[in-house]
Amino acid sequence: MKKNLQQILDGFHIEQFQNDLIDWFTKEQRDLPWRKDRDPYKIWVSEVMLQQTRVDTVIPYFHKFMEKFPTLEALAEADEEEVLKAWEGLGYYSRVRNLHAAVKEVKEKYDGEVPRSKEQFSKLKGVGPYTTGAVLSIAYGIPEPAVDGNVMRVLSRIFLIWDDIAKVSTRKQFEEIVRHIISRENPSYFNQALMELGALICVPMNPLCLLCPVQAHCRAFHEGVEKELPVKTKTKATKKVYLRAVVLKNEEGRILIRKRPSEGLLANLWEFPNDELPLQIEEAQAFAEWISREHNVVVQSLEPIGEFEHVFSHLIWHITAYRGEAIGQTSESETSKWVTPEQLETYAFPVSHQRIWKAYNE
DNA sequence: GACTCGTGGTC
DNA sequence: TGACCAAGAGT
Repeated sequence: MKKNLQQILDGFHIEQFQNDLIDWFTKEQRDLPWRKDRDPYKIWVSEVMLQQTRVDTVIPYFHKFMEKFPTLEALAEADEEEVLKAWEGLGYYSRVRNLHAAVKEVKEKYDGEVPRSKEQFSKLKGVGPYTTGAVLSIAYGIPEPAVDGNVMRVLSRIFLIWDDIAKVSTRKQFEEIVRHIISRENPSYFNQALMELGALICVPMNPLCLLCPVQAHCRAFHEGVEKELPVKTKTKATKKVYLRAVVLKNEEGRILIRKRPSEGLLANLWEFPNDELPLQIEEAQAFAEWISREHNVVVQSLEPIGEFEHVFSHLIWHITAYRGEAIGQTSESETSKWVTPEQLETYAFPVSHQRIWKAYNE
């Protein structure tokens, strides 16, 4: 049941809250690589990398990315294959394809300058409500809400909001609240402080309320229910998919790789040839025939490497991997190539197939 | 509104 | 150890 804004903000000391929060952030903020300056491009890249991804995971990727693509122009002009390779292992690969497309658009349409206009910036690919608010407030000091999971957790506790944070309508309610309590003097620090508080103090399981700079403002703490917030519906169970894959080597020592479709799971990444097992039968003979048919080769030998299990957000792959040797026709195309082991390292693979490659070489 | 889209860490 | 989580966006 939604409370109205009046009800939520009644008796809340906005100015004091802003001061307590920003003072804390000024003293306690972490030293992170994207906080060195206010380059909108760097802020933008960091925000995209941080979507659904931990800070510790992002840091090394951010350094590598900035080394390879130091400016917006550098990224805009970069080869797509190279950009995807720089994202390898980070997950949610559509993020980087959208970012690449967006940066190209900024280069062409806006002379390489990240737009300050909310309307223009939020139209770019991969730029949603959160990223819009985050980049505009942090890079340009524009008072726009940046409501992520941290902010919803923090504010649901402070204002005792029991709505399901998995719903879009709830996020919009939080944006409305932030519009009313955001600091006009320092929107950048205000937004970052809310997120930093969620990351360091107002954490999901056991919040450190005794160390909280805004404890006096927190209704959940006052009522002792901080651990029961926020409310979030559970995700459904994951489905299991059985695959068989082959690392196939030809007479020249080249390996057969194949490009995944441009949409869907792991789009545009490369992988070893594989198919789904209709039944749970693992017959090497049947697989050899499939490989021959599918890739127009003669399979000389085929032996198992091992079993690999990989968990995604909504499904599980169970891969039975083989090593094989082939002779005969070597058909190549845009989406199917024979590469040397050295060349193979320059293509972006899903983590599951990286593991297969590692096992193959042991 | 519900579902898709990765990965590694945590309790 | 399995469920849940972590700075969301697109369809």
